[in-house]
Amino acid sequence: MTKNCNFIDKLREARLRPTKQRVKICEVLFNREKTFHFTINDLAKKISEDLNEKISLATVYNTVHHFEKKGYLKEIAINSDKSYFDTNTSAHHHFYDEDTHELIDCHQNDIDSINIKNNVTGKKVKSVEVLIKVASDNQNQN
Amino acid sequence: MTKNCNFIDKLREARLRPTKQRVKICEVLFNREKTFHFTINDLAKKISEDLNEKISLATVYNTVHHFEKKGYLKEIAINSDKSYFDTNTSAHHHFYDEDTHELIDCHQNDIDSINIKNNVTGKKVKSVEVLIKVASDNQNQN
DNA sequence: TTATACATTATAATTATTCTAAACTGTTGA
DNA sequence: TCAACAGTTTAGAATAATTATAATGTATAA
Repeated sequence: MTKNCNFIDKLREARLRPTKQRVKICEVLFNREKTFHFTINDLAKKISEDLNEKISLATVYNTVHHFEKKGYLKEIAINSDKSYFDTNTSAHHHFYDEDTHELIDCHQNDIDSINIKNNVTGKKVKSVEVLIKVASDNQNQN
Repeated sequence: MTKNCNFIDKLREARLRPTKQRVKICEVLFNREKTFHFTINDLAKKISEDLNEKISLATVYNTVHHFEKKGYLKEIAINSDKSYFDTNTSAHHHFYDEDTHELIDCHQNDIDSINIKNNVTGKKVKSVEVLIKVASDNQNQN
């Protein structure tokens, strides 16, 4: 498996020691074709399912937050009791399906680029996140 | 105070009984010129400061969520451990100052309108929220 | 006014997240 | 290779936001 070596390199790049647990988290997160949207709980569950081994929740939290700081993961702004992360760190936005509580990538050609004409004085724009909430037409909205 | 009468009407419109507590929450929320961005905790604190009286947290939660359902308040999508609400329910977006953790309204003329070209099939767009995170230029971002 | 359905409240329960302190393990330099 | 150290993991405790519960209170319609 050269992939694990890549993960070890990836970890070293981020100045993180390639421990067994971190490599496993990398496998689950980055060994996939499609974008992965997840909460810490999703990830922890997936790890214990896929690998038949438990990693302490604290470690998962630590590692995910390290990855987020290093730019390997993006946190998604959504009003929920949980934090959502995304393995797709490129500039893109999200649809949130209120029926299924599912996050869906919004690709660049799904939306016109956002143009901010007036920024807060003395501040620099660090990120722009768009969340488009959708639901079936007959969804109760009151 | 005709204002309280208005609040009573407002509550009735939402099919909510105009109880003492709900009217007080209305006073704190809607008796102001400027938009009010708050968390439940902010609100509860403001109530006990302004009115020198305590309202049970559970009541504040219930009432705020009722108001949100009725469209009197908007919940703001932001990745935080707390939920933020906004008394300005018109179509507008937000700046989030990462230095001060402050929310600032983004007015219509601050940003070009968002144009969604491809929606999720079979779903209707319920809302579009843009969050622009800003910070001082020298802010550490790694 | 009185019954009733809805509200409020304090408190307990739940859930997400962070902290802690002890045990463990890559890594580095001898 | 190996010891020593700094960084890691871990279970479990602690914290914080939010929701549920159940007893008591109250607005309202008849």
